[in-house]
Order: sequence, then structure tokens, then C-alpha cells
Amino acid sequence: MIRVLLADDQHLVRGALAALLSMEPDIEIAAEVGRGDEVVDAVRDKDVDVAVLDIEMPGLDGIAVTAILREQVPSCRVLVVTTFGRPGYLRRAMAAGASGFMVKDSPAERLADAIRRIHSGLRVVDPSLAAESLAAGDSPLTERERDVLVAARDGGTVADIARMLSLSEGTVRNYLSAAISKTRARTRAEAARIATEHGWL
Amino acid sequence: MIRVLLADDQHLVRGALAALLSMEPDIEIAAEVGRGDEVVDAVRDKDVDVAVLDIEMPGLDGIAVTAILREQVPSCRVLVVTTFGRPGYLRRAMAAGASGFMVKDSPAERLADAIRRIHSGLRVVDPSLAAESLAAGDSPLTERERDVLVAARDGGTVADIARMLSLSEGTVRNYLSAAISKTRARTRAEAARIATEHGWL
DNA sequence: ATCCGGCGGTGACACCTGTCATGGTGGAGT
DNA sequence: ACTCCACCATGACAGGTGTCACCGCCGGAT
Repeated sequence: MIRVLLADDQHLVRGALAALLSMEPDIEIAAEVGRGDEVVDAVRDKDVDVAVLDIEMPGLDGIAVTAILREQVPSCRVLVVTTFGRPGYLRRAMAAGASGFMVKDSPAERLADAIRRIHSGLRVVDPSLAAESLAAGDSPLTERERDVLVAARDGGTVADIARMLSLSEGTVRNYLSAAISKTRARTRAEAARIATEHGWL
Repeated sequence: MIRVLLADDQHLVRGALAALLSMEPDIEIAAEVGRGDEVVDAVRDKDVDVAVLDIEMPGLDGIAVTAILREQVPSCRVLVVTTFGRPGYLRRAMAAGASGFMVKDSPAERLADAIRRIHSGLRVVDPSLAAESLAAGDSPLTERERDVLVAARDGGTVADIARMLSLSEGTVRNYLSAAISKTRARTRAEAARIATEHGWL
């Protein structure tokens, strides 16, 4: 029996995935959690073989959880399942040590299959997404440029961002300018949108 | 047997919900679709009792589908199940004729129950969300203000928006100013964010 | 008949933004 | 040591943005 943990903040989706997987004879739901920071303890307590993690979660995001899990419980393999097929997500998930990456609009039958492959030591990656990830390339943004874009995402003014990051307004404008240029956008809002869509934030 | 249709653009989630519901003895999955514009035909063909609709879907959004369904197949009741608990979504869904409204992080056990209640003619609404919906009030935006905010969402300049809507730049600035004022924001980006969070777009 | 509100527009003004030049610091690599 | 680059900052400038006053048109309500 493959012992699986499900981590997804949407209770209904989590329960539905549990129902889907419980129909497989060789898979057993060992644990279900709704927050990223509950995963590691649950994996240890329940002796989990494969952890199925969403990325968008309260507490800790799935990628951070993956990194911690690889370090502290290396026997447990990780499958990241996410709503958004952002190229950067795939890259970061694999870099953090995930064994597989799926988007939520892939066929339902494939989930159990992916879990079996991962459990047997293989890697599972959505092929079309892998191609897109290679084409899109890595994030061109520096850490600070990323910070500024994140702070700009919810629509504050330069002064707000400067206060938020304890920077001078001129510096913020410079970082924004650099980020706009690197994303080939024309406004900060467009830059934030493009960076988000690429999974760079 | 209650004949149910599932409409959700995420294949994996749709399949998982089907698995969840197929465990209920009195519920039968009559159809599954991944696009809004496939719902009405499927409901007619498969003689569906209750349609479970996501809001965010390609083709037609769930609220528009609800309205069409009420008009063309009044015997079929509608349960809207969505990721985002936007107050405006609830209001618009109910106005369009939905019998129920659930967010995807409510407990999984409640879904089958909601379907049964709806099938027996009752209405099902998340209580906490209903309160929030009343508190938030209806959208204060006029149709044009809404259009301009939608066009402004992806970060274009005033000139872009004006071109997109065939308006003068001055007019666009006036609508933006009105929208910013009504949403109590300070920039167009903030206004777009606030309006989106309220489900006004 | 009158009023009201949404729609579309013009023009002006203060202010914010995006860009560029320029400068300094400190860490990483050769 | 030297180069390179990320980081932080200042100042200046053109152009974009948000606000306001004011205009007309139209359709619906009183």
C-alpha cells in the first residue's frame, strides 16, 4: 500500500481527491491537511510515502514545504499539484526537490498513476509545461526587484512601497524601472501581471 | 436517484468531485463538462436534476450559464460552487436564479447534502458568506466604470484603454477617477483589486 | 414639463511615474 | 588586486495620471 498525504487549502477539493484516490486498491490516504505548516509533522507521524502538495496554501507554500521535506524526511517523495501552470512554479518545485509536477486540469485518471510512478522512484512532469518552462527561461529579476513588484502588486503608490520596504522613493522607482524593462512591460501593473503569470513572484 | 451534472474547467477537480459524489447511494453523475458553453446541451440531453457549476470557466461563466438554464430548462436546479467567496458572486448567482452557493473550502461532506436539499426545493447558502454579502452591499459602479476597470486590470495605459473601448482619453480618466473614488482607492490598480475582491467585475 | 442620472467629451492643473545619469558600498569570482 | 554585479541613493526631466469644473445628449421617473 502506498501511504499518501493530501495538502490543499480547499476542503472540498481535498475531500474529493481523497475519494478519487481511495478508489485505487493500492493507495491509502494516510493524512489530510489544509495548511502548509502542518505537512511536515503529519508526514512524520503518519509515515507517509508520497505527499501531494498544492502550492497556494496558508502558512507555508507548497514549494517551501517541499524543500523542508526533502531535508528532514528524505524518505517521503513529493508530488506538487497546482491550479496554475506557471513555468516558474515548475522550475522552483523541481529545484526544491519535488519528484513530480501536475496541473489541476490534467485528466483525473493520471493522478493515481503519477503517484505510483513517483513511489517507484520515477519523476513525473507535465510534458507541455516542461517545454513552456524551458522556453520562458528563468526569472530575470533580482531579489529586490522581485520584492518591489510584490509590494506594487496590490496597487499602492511609490511612497507606500518605499515605506513598506524601508527604501527611498527614488530607489523604488529605479527598481520598478528595471523590473518594467526586464519584463518588457510599460507600466508597473503590467510588469506585476507578467511576472505573476511567469511564476516569478 | 438524483441526476447531477458537474461543470468545472479543472479536469482533476471535476473527476475528484465525481468520485466523491459517486460514493453517495442516491446520487448519480449524469454528465461532466469542462466549459460553460457545453452545460445547457448536456443538461437537456442527460435529463439533469441538479447542475453543479464553477464560476470561472472558459466559454461562458457559471453565472451566465445559470441565467440561461433557468430560462431554458427550468426543471434543472443550479448549485454554484466556486473557489472565491466574493460577495458579488453570491449576489449575482442568486439573482441569476441559482438555488445554492458554496465555496470550495467548505467541508466535503456538505456537498452531497447541499445537492439533496436543492433537489428537494430548498435553497442552500453559506451563512458567513451571506452576511458578508449583505455587509459589502451591491456594486456602486456604473456599467462604463466597470468596463474601464476591467480594461485597466491588465496594466495598460490610459491610451490603451481608450483605444480598447473607443473612447476619448479624457473620458477614460474621468471614469477611472469615479471608480477610484467609489472604491475608496488611491490608484487605478488598487481600485481594480478592490473591485475584483468584491466580485464587481 | 421637469428633474435626475448615466454617458461622452474638453481643458486645465498639481502631482505622480518612469527614465536616465551618476555615484557609492560591499560581496563573489578570477 | 581587479572586475563584475546587486544594492541603495540623489537629482532632474518629460510625460502620464488623478482631479475638478463644466459642457451637451439622452432616456426614464415624477
